[in-house]
Amino acid sequence: MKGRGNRRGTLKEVATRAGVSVAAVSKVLNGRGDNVRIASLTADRIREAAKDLNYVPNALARSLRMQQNHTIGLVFENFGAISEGPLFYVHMLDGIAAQLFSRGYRLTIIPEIDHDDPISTVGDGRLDGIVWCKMPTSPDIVQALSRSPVPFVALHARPEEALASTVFVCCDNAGGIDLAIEHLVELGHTNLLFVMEEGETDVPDAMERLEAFRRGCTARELDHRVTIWHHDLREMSAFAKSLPRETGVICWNEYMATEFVNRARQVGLQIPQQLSVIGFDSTPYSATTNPPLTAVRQPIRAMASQAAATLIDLVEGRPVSRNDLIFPCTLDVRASTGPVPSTRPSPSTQRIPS
Amino acid sequence: MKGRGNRRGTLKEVATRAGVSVAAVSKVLNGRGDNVRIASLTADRIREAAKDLNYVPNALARSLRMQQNHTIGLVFENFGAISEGPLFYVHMLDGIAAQLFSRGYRLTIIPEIDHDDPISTVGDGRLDGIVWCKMPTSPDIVQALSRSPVPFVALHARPEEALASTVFVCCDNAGGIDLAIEHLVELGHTNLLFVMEEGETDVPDAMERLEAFRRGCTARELDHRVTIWHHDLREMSAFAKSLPRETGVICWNEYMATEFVNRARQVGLQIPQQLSVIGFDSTPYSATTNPPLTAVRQPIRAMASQAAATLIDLVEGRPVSRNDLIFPCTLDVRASTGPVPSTRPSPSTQRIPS
DNA sequence: TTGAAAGCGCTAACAC
DNA sequence: GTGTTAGCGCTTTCAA
Repeated sequence: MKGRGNRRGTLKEVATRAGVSVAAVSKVLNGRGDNVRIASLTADRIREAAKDLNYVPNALARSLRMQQNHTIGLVFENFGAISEGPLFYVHMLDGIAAQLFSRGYRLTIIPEIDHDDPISTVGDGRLDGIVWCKMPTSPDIVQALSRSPVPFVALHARPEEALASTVFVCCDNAGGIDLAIEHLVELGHTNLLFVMEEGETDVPDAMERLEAFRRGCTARELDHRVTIWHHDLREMSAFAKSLPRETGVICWNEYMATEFVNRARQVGLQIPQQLSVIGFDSTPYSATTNPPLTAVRQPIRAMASQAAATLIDLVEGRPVSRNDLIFPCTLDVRASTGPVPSTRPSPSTQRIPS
Repeated sequence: MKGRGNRRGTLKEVATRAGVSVAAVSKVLNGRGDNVRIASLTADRIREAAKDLNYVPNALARSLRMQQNHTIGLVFENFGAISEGPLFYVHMLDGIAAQLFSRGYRLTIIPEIDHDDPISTVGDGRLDGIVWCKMPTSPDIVQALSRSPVPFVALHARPEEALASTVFVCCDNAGGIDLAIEHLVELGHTNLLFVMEEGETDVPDAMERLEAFRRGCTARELDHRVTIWHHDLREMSAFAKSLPRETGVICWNEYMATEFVNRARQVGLQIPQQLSVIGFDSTPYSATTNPPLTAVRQPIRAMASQAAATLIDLVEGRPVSRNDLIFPCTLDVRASTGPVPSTRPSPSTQRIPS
């Protein structure tokens, strides 16, 4: 409907109708306080003309001139499929949106970004700053971002290499994993398994959790193992049949944990009687499994909100004191964890069937 | 970080470096096929200069010139609190986003729109079209929209008054309610209650459902009643104590229905033994109640997708054949509905008429 | 095949 | 107090 005929009025038209110059109109209609030195009579005339003409200032022109658009981009490659994933992302979205809106910024969703040249996607003037969740941390990207004209905030763990121009907001992954291990230890478990998804091995949060698991188990002299499964958990039945020595399982995220619990029960594993399971990211979604999932909770909403707030600081030229912000986790104990089984299943009841 | 020092290169700079005019650069770098009549040697030189300068075309300038921005606005006043509501909205978001992105449009979220003057919020040139969910249908708004420079698509039932300039996408509310009534009737229920939230009485979908309920019950000669409760369902305990004659309940939406089921059980009502409950909008969320909720399902994702597709048609100047699109509903029978109780509670336990 | 120039609608420095 | 004017970075006739 390009030629809908309902063109909006422009500054110049208003000026003509009010019999003044465009500068006067600009000052009255859009000017910042101190610049406005216009006779109130003229001002009234201008406002009236504007109303008559249904004048709406063109934000594009203004942004082009002012070099800022009051809108923040969210690089969010899961979009289009959030409803299929964990509620985690919905909470994140909410936290970012709420902060942005209350500060007068708009939010635009960037479904994909060119990883080889991120700037070309977001450096076109429409965005004042970017929140990037699950930003990969390859040296190339780190490099590219350092010469970005717009500031970035990443919503995940900070990688090794220093990178002063980007701010990282994340939870204390290591602390969260420690909470989980400690809980299991208190229940008597001494042999733990960490399960991760394939394809997540370059996600910084995932790796942090994995490392923390290893460290935490080693420090407590626990038997432990790390395993990487397919997204569909096709390894589950073999796992169940193998009657693993591990009695406690920590899954790298909520979604995987809920799936794990459901699948485990399908193949006859009793939870928590035979196996205790803990997830990471505790949202209401976690509690819908049967039994409800014990999970590490990260304060995602606060984190998202902080990420947005920090980005606005950067955009508006206020210096930020730290370029990584780490939030502590807590543990929501529900029913997927319990005391370690006192007796191991007798060998006779083991697999055989099939 | 306005003066970050990482300014991007401009067309003119590229032109200078390549020793050609800006027109040539524009043609090579951003021109549409047929205009490009440039010697390939020059073209190469230009491309090289662009790369050297890290040139990224300024989308603001281009949009200002082209009068379109390839971005669609979503008026979504629930934003910032989606995670607290039903999954319905998340699915909607997904459907819209997926469609938009696949067609090369961006999505920006509009947290609130001035109901007295919607155009001023969205008519500033940044948005090529608007999806408005839960758009009120007061004559004023209808009127305002008719002279909008950007096309609108509303994601809900079409109101009475014709309004050629706006397209409405919704589900067949009446058909859905009929499905629910029919299901209840088959189970033997003859006395039905429709529960709605206060504050939703001007939501077109809600009203359509209410009317359909009345019509459907009347046509089948069923006893029926409509009631409006507070959002927190504080009326529940009085309702339970009153030992209502109704044995079947239809709630106007999913969220309310899930809450209804939970509260009902808290105050001692057995579901479905004493009361059958049906919700509207069946998402995975519906199934998490205990017992799982029987609910009308609307094909929300398809609807959202269609809304976006239609809007793009409008934006790109293709005529649309119909200005209301209605999708049929289905019924997901789960466990919150069952046969009508064979024995009514004895009169002695009732609290006498009044 | 290439370039000059006129704007898209707005802001702000500077003149009067 | 108010007007003139030079851009912001881009596209697109039109002329060369």
